[in-house]
Amino acid sequence: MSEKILTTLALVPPGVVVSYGQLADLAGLPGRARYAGHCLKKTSEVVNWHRVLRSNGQIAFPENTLNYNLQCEKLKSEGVEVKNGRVNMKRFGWIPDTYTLLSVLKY
DNA sequence: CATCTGACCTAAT
DNA sequence: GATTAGGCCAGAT
Repeated sequence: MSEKILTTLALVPPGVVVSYGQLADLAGLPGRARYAGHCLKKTSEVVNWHRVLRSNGQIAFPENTLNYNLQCEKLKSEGVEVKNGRVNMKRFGWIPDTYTLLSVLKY
């Protein structure tokens, strides 16, 4: 269950971001974005949780929190543009890398 | 057992 | 853009 989420997340390459919904989908749990988020919150394992955003590209934390800043920092260090706590990621207008990611993960 | 809450999403105002 | 309404589900109270 939650392992699915974590393993799927572990496959996300650097420089690529996914939303909770996408993550849940790829993990075989359609419509359970919330569950994905819950898993990340609950797990204490070291995973690349910083590559997970909301569907609109916004950071899932309130501003000026520790996690918020940390996530921004990590994303930037991976070459992801973060402006005003948000990543340029229009719905259905995914960056090409995401497509490759999808095709890889669909296996 | 009932209710709230939240690292959520989509569609329609 | 903003707001509302509905759906979703595991924990906490």
